Amino acid sequence: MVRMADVARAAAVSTMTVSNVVNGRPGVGDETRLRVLAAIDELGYVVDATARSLRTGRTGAIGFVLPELDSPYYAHLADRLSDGARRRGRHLLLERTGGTREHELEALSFGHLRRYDGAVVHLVRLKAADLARLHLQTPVVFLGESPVPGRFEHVMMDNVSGSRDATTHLLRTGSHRVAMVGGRHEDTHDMASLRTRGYRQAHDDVGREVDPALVVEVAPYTWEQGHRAVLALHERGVAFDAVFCVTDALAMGALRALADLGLRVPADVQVVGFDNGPETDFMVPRLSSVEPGNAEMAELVLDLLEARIQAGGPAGRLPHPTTAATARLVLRESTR
Amino acid sequence: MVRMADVARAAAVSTMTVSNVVNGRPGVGDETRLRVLAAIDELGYVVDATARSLRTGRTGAIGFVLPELDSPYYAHLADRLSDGARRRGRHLLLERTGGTREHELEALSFGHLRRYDGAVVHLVRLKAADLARLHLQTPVVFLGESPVPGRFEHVMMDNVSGSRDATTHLLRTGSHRVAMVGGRHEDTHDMASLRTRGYRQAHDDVGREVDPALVVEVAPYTWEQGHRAVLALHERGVAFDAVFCVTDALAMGALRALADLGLRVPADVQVVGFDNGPETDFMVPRLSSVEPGNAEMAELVLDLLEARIQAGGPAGRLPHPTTAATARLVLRESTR
DNA sequence: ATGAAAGCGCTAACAC
DNA sequence: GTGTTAGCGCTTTCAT
Repeated sequence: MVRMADVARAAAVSTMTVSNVVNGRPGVGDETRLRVLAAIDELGYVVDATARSLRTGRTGAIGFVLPELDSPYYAHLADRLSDGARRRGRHLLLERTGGTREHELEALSFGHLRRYDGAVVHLVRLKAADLARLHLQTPVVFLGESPVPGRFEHVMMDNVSGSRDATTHLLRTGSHRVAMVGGRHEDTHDMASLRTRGYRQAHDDVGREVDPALVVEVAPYTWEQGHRAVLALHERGVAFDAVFCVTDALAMGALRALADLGLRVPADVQVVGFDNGPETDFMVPRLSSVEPGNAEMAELVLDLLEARIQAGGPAGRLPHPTTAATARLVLRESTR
Repeated sequence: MVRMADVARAAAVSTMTVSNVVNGRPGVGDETRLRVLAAIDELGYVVDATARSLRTGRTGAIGFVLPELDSPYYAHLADRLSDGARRRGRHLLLERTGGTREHELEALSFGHLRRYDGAVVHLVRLKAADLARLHLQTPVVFLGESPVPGRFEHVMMDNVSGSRDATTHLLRTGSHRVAMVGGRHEDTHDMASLRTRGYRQAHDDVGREVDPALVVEVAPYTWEQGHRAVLALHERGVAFDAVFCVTDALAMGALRALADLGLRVPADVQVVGFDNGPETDFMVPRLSSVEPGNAEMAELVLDLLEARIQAGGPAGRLPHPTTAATARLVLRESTR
C-alpha cells in the first residue's frame, strides 16, 4: 500500500505538499507540482478515501437504502436520485435490504449509515416504534408508506388520490365490478393499503359498495402474481369488468391472463396499473397507469436531505410527512 | 457526535473496554458490560464505520460499479450479487456510472474504490488502454464485453454461442430472412458486436449470406427502440420473417410493433430476445429468449473476488478472460 | 478483567 | 511556497 508519506519522500517534499497537489489546491510551485505528480505516477499512489473521510468528516456520498433493485419502480427512482446527487456534487451509493426486517435494522444500525453524508431510506418492514429506538447520527430522509416518528423527514407519494382517480375513471366509464389486484382487506398502512383506501373512496364517492370478493391480496407484485390473481378470480366465478392493480407488473400479468381467458381489453375488461413505467406504452394493448411523479419526488428528497446535511443532524421539527408528488392517471388503450 | 471516549467516561471505563463490549469480544465482566451498554444507550452512541475501517483496513463492503440500474439485466444481476455478498458476510454497495466515460473513470480513480474491500466493475466505455494506465489498489473483477488487460480478473457471458444458437433455431424452423435488431455492422467488440458475431456464424453454418439491410443498429435497448426498429424495417420495405433482438426489451417492443402491423407471431414472424427476464413468460405471445446464466455468473464473480481479497491485490496472472456461464436458448410461444 | 500508548492515512491550522 | 504539529475515532499491542 502506497501512502502519501511514500510519495512525499520520493519527491523530497512534505506530505502537506502532496496533499495540496492531490487536491488541486493553490500555492504549490510548478516545479514542485511536477515532481510530486511524477512520484505519484511512478509509485501508483491513490488517496485513501477512508482516511480522508475520517479527517474531513465527510464522505461525499449519499446512501439510498431500498428494498429491491429488481423492480422497475425502485430502479427508476434510483436512476433519478443518482443523477440528482451528481448534480449536487455527491455520489449515490445503493444498498439493498431485500425488504426484510433484519436487514433493514442492520442497514440503520452498527453505524453503517456513517459511510454517507446523508441517506435516503425506504423501509417496508420497520415501524415507527422501531425507528423511535434507533440513534441515527446521519441526516436521513425516509421514503415510503410506513409512518415515521415526527422528528424525521418523510416523503411519500400520494397513493390515495392516485388510486382514487384511477378507480373513479373505471366506475365512470361503465365498469361496475372493479377488481383490485394487490389490494388489502385490512388497512395496515402500507402501500397496498393506501392504494386500497383510494379504491374504496372512489366507490364511496359514487355511492357504491365494495364487494370483498373483488379485492385480491397478492405478493410479490410480479407479472406472475398478476396473471395468477386474474385467473383465480375467474376460476372462483367472481364476475368483474375492470381490474385495478397496485403495480404495473401486476397489471401486465393481468393483461396476459385476460388474453389467456379470451377476454377483450378494454371492451370486456378495463385494466389500470400503477407506476407508469416505460413498458406500459408497449403492452398489447397499451396499459393505462397512474404516474407517481418520481422525478419531482427525487428532487424534493435530495433538497430536503441537503438541507439536513447543512444543518448537521438527522432529526428536525417538521411535524408532518410531506406528500411529494401528485399522482396522475395516464390513459392509454387498456381503458375506455 | 458521540464518541467512544464519551461512553467510556460515562461508564467510568477505558475506551478499550467499550470497544470490547461493542464488538462482543470476551473478557469483559458482566457488571462492566451492563454499565457500558447502559451508557451507550443513554448517549445514543453509534460506532463510526469510517474510523473503524481506517484502523482495521477493511470496510466489510463490496462495490458493484454498473452502467444502469433501470435495466432488468443489471437489476437482476445486482440482486444476485447482493445475496451472494451477504452469504459471504459482506455488504454490496452499488454505484451507477450512467455508462459515460467520464463517470467510469471517476469511479475507478480518486481512490473511490477504497471504500470497498473489493469491487465488481462493469465497464461499457473504458477500454483496455485506459485501464492499463490506472493504478487500482482494490481487488477488482471486471464484467462485460470490453477487453481488459490480462493481469485483471475478467468474467464474461458467452454472448457468441448464445446468439448463434438462437439464430440457428430460427433458420432451421423455416425462417429465411432473420432481422437482427440491435446488431452491429462493424465489430467494435461490445456486447452487440459479439451477439452479432453469433448471428453471422449461424448463417455461415448453413451456408447463407447475411443481408446487411436486416441488421438494424439501435440505441438504447428499450421497448421503444425495438418498436421503432421493426416499424422502420417495414417502412423501408425490407422483407423479414424472424427478428432476433440483442435484448428482451427490444424484443418486447418488436412484439408490439408486429401487433401494430397486423403480423402474426410466430406464424408470420418469429421473435427471440436475449436476457430471459421474468417478463418474457407473460408477453402476448410468450417470448422465447436466451438465458444468460446470471446466477452462476454472480457466484463465480464473487468467488474470484473473494480469492483476490484474500490474496490482497487487484492484479493477478490469469492470462485469459473467463467465460462464466453458458448462455442457453429458452423456447416459448414466439418461435416455432 | 481492564487500561495506556501508539498509530491507521489523511488534512486543518498554523508556522516559517 | 513549503513544513510542522496535532488529531479525526477507532483498534492493536502490550502492560497491569
